[in-house]
Amino acid sequence: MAPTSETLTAERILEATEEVLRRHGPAKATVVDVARALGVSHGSVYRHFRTKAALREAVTKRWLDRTSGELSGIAAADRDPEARLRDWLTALFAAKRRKAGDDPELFATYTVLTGENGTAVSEHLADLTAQLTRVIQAGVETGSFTAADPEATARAVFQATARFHDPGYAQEWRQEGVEADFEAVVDLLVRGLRA
Amino acid sequence: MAPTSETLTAERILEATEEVLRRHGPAKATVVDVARALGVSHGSVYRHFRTKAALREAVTKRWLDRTSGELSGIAAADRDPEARLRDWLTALFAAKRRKAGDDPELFATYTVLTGENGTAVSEHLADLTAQLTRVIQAGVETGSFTAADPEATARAVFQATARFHDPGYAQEWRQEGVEADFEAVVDLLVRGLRA
DNA sequence: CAGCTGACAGATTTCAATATCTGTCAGCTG
DNA sequence: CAGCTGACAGATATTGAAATCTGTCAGCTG
Repeated sequence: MAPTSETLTAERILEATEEVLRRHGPAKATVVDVARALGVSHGSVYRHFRTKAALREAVTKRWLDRTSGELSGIAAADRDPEARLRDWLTALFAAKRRKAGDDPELFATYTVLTGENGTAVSEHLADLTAQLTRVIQAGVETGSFTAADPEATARAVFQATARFHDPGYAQEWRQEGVEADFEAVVDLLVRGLRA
Repeated sequence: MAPTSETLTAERILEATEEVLRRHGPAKATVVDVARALGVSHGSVYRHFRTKAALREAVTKRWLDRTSGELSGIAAADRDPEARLRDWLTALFAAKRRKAGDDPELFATYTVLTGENGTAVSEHLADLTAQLTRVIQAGVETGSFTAADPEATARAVFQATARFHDPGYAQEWRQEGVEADFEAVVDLLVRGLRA
């Protein structure tokens, strides 16, 4: 569109790519489209990103980091660990659900990447379980939770709530009654954590 | 192959279909293939099953019922509810994992059907949660479990263990450490159920 | 000379023609 | 006449040729 004659930076490419992905979706978006949107040749894009996969992953990483950021605030808050855990899980579910609804094409990109076992996704998951570990660790310290191995327990909590954050279940998030199901699972897990 | 000249029954068709599915997989298996295997015209198959989807669903139902059967024995056993619950969940995971490994093509058929929201699959899931409800109900009666609404709790337990029985996760069942992850989730859930 | 271009080879996708499949049904057969 | 056949219409899948895309790189440009 507007081939701003500023220097071509990785950042500008990422922005253009996000826009192209939003418009065309992961299946149709091409590197040529991105170059066209920036008013440069596609060779220039390859100067900043070695492959198309790397570009896609960088865009997704940025996008995922926004979610991690929101959540880390909740995880770090100075509050009752149990309430913090509930809020964190609720916020995670809400964030994923919102992204699936508001940005379907970017969400689809993320889903594709999940299936491909991309590094960005593994790191995102590792980051989230690390946040969860900190909350559980805090609970153990205040004596409200019992957990022999907080990291393993965090992984268990994360996996047990997969239905409410794994993109593969996105369709089911629109169904009647998911909220109640979510509450029931969280209640059960919180009870299991209590000292 | 051997066009046995016995009368054509639904049962014989189901057996032939299962064999064809095993050989060709859900994407390539056709009604014509099934008819050929039986030495009849495909019109005859439509005399017993209204559509191809109905045939596929009937085969899957039979296949799923075998799993339900195995599990119902465990659910109904006259034992400590907690041990029963653990055994049941372990058996469910083991059964799904075995099927995914031994019968990849039939398992793929089941996965396709899951995505299509087939009746047979919903019924299978309803059956399994009903079994789970009975175990939890028994635990509540003996006083070892606490659950205000056993059915809702059963659904929560089932959903929390989705990673270990949902066909969408089948690939991950081969990874190192799944067993430990499974144990951690079950431990947490059982603790949450205790009175 | 740092950064960009555009032509290129090989891989992948698209598209339209062709083949096969699903589901129906009039009529054949035992 | 109960049960099966096989021809058929419309839907879906396959195929192979043409178009497009990815990734590279020699050389142009400011």
